[in-house]
Amino acid sequence: MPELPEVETTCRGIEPHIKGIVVRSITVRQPQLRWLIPDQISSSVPGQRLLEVQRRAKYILLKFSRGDIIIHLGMSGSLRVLSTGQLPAKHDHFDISFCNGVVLRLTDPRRFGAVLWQGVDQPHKLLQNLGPEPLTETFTAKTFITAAKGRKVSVKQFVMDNKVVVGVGNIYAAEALFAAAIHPQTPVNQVSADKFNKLVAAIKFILAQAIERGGTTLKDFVGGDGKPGYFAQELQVYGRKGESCNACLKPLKEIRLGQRSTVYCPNCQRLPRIRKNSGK
DNA sequence: AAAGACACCTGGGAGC
DNA sequence: TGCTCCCAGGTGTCTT
Repeated sequence: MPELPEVETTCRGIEPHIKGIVVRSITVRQPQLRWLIPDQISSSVPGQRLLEVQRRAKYILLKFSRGDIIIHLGMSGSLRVLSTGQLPAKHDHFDISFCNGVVLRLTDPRRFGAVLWQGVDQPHKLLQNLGPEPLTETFTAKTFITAAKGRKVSVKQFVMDNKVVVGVGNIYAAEALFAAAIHPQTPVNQVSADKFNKLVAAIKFILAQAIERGGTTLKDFVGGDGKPGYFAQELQVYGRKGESCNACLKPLKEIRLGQRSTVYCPNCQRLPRIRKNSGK
């Protein structure tokens, strides 16, 4: 389940093997991912040199002079760096073969991922209207305070909203809310500025830490199994329903918010008293 | 405009 | 052992 740290780790892992190399061919075995892989990729990318690998939100951008291949890993996707001649397995849907013998292979059992194309002067619709990157200075408590005005959604769904801030998925949303001692169900216009400060700090810290740890498994992207490293990190609440809280030892509780399981500590993460005059 | 529901897909685990 | 059922996850889109 690739969250932002894994996508970032993937970008860093693949770039040294393919940057500056010309694409020899494209292989599409299963065009039907979340959306159909556009024919334009097969027709126009071979012969082009990969300029660099970038990330925006959870989208991986392979930059070429005539446009970019956009790859999203969905919930089960992964990219691996292989050498020419390795036989594809059942869910290996898409390959980019480079002139140096490197093959970048997309595996995605559930096919929730995507491979798309954007021309140089036609930015893809999916990349418009995205909020700030969580690990940049443009993302601050003020980002949240401004976006929260007049909204009543739960703070958990709010932090997972791509228009507010990108890259915070279900796992890290739960973890960050625990770290900031905020009840996930708190209506977002009832969250104090102090809590928003703590939440922003928690999101930045947890994501940065996960990327750092993911970085230790970079070698896995070369001929390895491509398994993510970030799950090795200790999760405080996610997936721990019924287990005891690491802070207060009381049992963790699970609720559903926006059709997503949400685990939290009812003792450490309390709902605030209702404030009438919210958001100044 | 905001919020909720639903869709996409497969593998894995639980329950029978 | 083998079957069925349910769930996980990200995020675009449709409905209320």
